[in-house]
Amino acid sequence: MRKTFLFMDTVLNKVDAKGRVSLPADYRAIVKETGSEIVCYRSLSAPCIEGCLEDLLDKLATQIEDSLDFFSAEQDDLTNLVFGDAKRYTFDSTGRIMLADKLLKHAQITDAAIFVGKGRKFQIWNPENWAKEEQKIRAAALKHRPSVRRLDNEA
Amino acid sequence: MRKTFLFMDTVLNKVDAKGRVSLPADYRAIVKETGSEIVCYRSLSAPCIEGCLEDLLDKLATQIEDSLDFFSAEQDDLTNLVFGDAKRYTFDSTGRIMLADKLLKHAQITDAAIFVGKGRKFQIWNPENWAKEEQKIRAAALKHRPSVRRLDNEA
DNA sequence: TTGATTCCCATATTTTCCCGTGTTATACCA
DNA sequence: TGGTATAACACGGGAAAATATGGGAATCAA
Repeated sequence: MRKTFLFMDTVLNKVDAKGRVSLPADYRAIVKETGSEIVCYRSLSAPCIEGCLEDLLDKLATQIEDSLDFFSAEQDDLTNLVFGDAKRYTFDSTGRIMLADKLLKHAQITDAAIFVGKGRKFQIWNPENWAKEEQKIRAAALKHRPSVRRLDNEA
Repeated sequence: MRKTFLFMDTVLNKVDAKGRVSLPADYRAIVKETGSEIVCYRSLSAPCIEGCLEDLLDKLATQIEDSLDFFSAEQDDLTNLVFGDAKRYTFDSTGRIMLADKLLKHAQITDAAIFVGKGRKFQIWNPENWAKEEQKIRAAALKHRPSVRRLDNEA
């Protein structure tokens, strides 16, 4: 069992008539080795699907419980938003998942989907939308060189 | 055997003439795998039914014991409200539960109910009411991004 | 008995499983 | 180094299983 696992790379896969998509083999390996499951939900900030391991959401659930009052409105809204949208996705014997229509619609995905690694998370985009987004991000990175220290402090 | 048990997703089910509702299959799986039971009660803060595993209420009981004075009025009220209202709901062989009228009335549920995952808990709403509530929460989340983003990054 | 609750069966739909095939990637050998 | 054998992968399609949901019979209580 390896100690570190990161969702990486960018993989383009087809979405078949039944709505099935192959989860990239590397991602499947992570699921198997961690014994966790993939969870997907609509990104709050972009027209894409976001995914991570269930472990991560479990950690989030614990954090919310610990940091907010059991009956607080804040906790209510936050958990509704996060967990109401998320769903476990187990892949079949050939490595495919079936994404909910709600998610596909949000990401404008029809017949193809592109998986983009983000470390502990990953995103699933409509390929054309991702192409534009990547350009934008790279251009911005050239102007404002990203600060690792800043990100490090926040996390 | 998985390690994490989170109520997730949003699923719409019918309430039949006898008052029966299918508990989402994912929720049933959690009950089976944990060996605990589903407990439901009227939400203290919203017109909906709230549910969780009996284990969680046990944890809540411990928290109340630890955090409030044994004879405090506050504790009295809280325990009355929660435990006086809560009830165990076991599902039949086809996976359905029969919610008490008291709960259905509180949530204005008649012929359809929507289950909303909240991590350790879940809620059951009248579908139209939930649609409005979700819009409200999402709109608020987009305005006040920081708190969500902060938790999101921490996890 | 009347009303309510539980249990069981039937069915349409959705989801999952499984097999076959072509393609790509990896390993191996001369 | 070039070429071939082997394995892994993506993906189409049909079969099998699971799920939601309606209805009836059996059980129980007031």
